[in-house]
Amino acid sequence: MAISYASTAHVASTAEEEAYTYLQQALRFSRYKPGDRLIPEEIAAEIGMSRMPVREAFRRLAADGLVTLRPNRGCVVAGLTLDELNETFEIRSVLEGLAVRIVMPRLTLESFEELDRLLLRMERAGETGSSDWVLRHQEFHAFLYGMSERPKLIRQIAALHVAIEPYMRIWFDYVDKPLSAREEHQNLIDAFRS
Amino acid sequence: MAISYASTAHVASTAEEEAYTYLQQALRFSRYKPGDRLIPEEIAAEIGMSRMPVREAFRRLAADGLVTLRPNRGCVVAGLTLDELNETFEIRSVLEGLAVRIVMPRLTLESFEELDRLLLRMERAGETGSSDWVLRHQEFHAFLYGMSERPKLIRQIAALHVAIEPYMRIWFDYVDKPLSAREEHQNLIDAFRS
DNA sequence: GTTTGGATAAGTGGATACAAAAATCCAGAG
DNA sequence: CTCTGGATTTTTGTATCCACTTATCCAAAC
Repeated sequence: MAISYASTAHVASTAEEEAYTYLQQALRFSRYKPGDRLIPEEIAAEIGMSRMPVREAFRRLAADGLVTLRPNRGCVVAGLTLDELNETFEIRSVLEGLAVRIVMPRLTLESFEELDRLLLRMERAGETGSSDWVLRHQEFHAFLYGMSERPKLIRQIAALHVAIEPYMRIWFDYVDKPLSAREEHQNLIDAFRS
Repeated sequence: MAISYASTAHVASTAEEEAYTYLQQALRFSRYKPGDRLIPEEIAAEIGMSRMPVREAFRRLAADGLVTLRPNRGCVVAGLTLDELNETFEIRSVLEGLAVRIVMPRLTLESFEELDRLLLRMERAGETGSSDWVLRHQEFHAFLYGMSERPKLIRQIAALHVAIEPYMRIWFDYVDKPLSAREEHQNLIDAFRS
């Protein structure tokens, strides 16, 4: 599994890992469209390896739900239907709810400051229009949930974020209004304070 | 991912699938102990195939958290520390809570009857001492959550169940008192009724 | 007796080769 | 012109092979 929450491009010690991060990145940025078929040979050629490690990367991506793998039928980019998107948000909601409950009593003054800082950065990133708002948004959540010391929980939330990321970008570019989101997050922090 | 909730041993159309179900079964029944190293060649020989499909099965198992995979260091059976076990229960709890909330309004008279029937079967299985109580327990949950029509949610809960299963068996054999669990489940159903 | 270092064995990762399955294409029938 | 069936091509799945990493073991030094 091992999804790095932010896009810290750490060096791949193995070809499979390289293929995995390469493809994950590509999928997160919607370089492929849902339904597209991923041909191992092509991808292998792109990053200079044989198709074997690419196949193994496919398995991990399938586990993350980013891709669908059917016997003898190859690897297909997995889009989310509206129902699936809603379901994912439902799940994310309860998992983040749990994380927040765990983190809440641990919040110190310094962490509040850091959260404010991250929120500000997120807001500024939002104004530049580009979707690196998504990156800041994930940084914010990474910091917040990181304090929970619940590795599995964090991993699952991160996986959901990655799956949702392409749709976040669409949403962002479409309505270009992360202000409501800003308020939401701010309210969250304010709620913590009391 | 594709974890079959109960142990419906459907025919494997591919060697990788066979290796996966074989190993998952073995892990669920604690045929290997945490920390054991799984050697591809050995397992491949056991089920009559080469190492390659086994390797790929390893990746899926790793994604399920049943196994740990480190570069150049092979595949190790992943036990859960007490902390991890608690964390898993926490996560399971909120996910099942969500599932229950979704299912609740959909419960019909027939489904109550079915739940009662499953609960009875579970109870009886518990008396035979053997840990196929676990199987009945999962059947119960599978039926209940199945009505939610939330495939991803169901899959995640199922994955957690599989990860916990060995510890459930230990717990069962150790305290041989699924009666409290019986009451708990019964209370749940009763709560639904009103 | 313990530690260190290095030879040797075991195991892993990846590439290539081959077999089987699926997809594609094309010709002929209707 | 469309449909059907079969040959051809493409792609997938698995096995085998080789290079490289890691683990094991044993002997010499301390």
